[in-house]
Amino acid sequence: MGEEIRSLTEVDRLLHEPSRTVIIAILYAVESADFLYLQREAGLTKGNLSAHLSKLEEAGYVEIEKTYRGKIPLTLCRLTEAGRKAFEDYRRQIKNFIEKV
Amino acid sequence: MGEEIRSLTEVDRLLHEPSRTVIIAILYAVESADFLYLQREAGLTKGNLSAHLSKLEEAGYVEIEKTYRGKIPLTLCRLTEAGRKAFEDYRRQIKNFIEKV
DNA sequence: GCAAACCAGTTTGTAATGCAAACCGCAGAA
DNA sequence: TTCTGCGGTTTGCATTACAAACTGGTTTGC
Repeated sequence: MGEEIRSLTEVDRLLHEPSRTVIIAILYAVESADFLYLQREAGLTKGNLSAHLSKLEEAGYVEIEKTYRGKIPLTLCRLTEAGRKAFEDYRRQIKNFIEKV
Repeated sequence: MGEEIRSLTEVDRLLHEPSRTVIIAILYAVESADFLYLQREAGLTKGNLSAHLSKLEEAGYVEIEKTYRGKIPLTLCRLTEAGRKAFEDYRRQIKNFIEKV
């Protein structure tokens, strides 16, 4: 029993932050989203979304492509393979914990 | 879909910290545990366990009874009704998220 | 033409956090 | 006495998450 419970302390802290879990979960579903879509869908302020995306990019979990829609800046985000795998791992760990307790 | 995902940002941050989740999960199972048992079982240092317990106590999630076993100090911890309910709520939210994504 | 408002984000300021290391009081041994 | 645990608590610090202020550029109103 103990082992199973303690294992929770090893979850990926980057993904264990609810705002980021939500961002990643959205990206996991759609495969590509622009900044504003992500903001609406995740219910975050621009500032916080920006900060969280930077961290996720730094970790290699998301790719950010800065482009334009006409003359307006457009920021496109997608999960990398590493991000995809990290999320699946995270999900499995959490699920395992929930079930075993 | 969106609602279900966003809801994760409303989880109880106190319980969403892995160390504390583990502490509470243990207390949920045993109904009463002393400091050192908890420390071993949760795999925490004394310092961190002490700090986390203080927070949980402050939140009204655990009761801490300081007594003695002979002449040695003994700190007994148990979940309050509020703590029990909070953990059940937390668990339900997490489970719901995991399932819906 | 040019200021004001707006858009899509980024940077900054700050209070709160989690962790490790240092510390504390007490009991028993030497 | 002094020393060595034992059972915790407090302190120091680097990291954080969030909100508010800011930026670079575009469109609108006059």
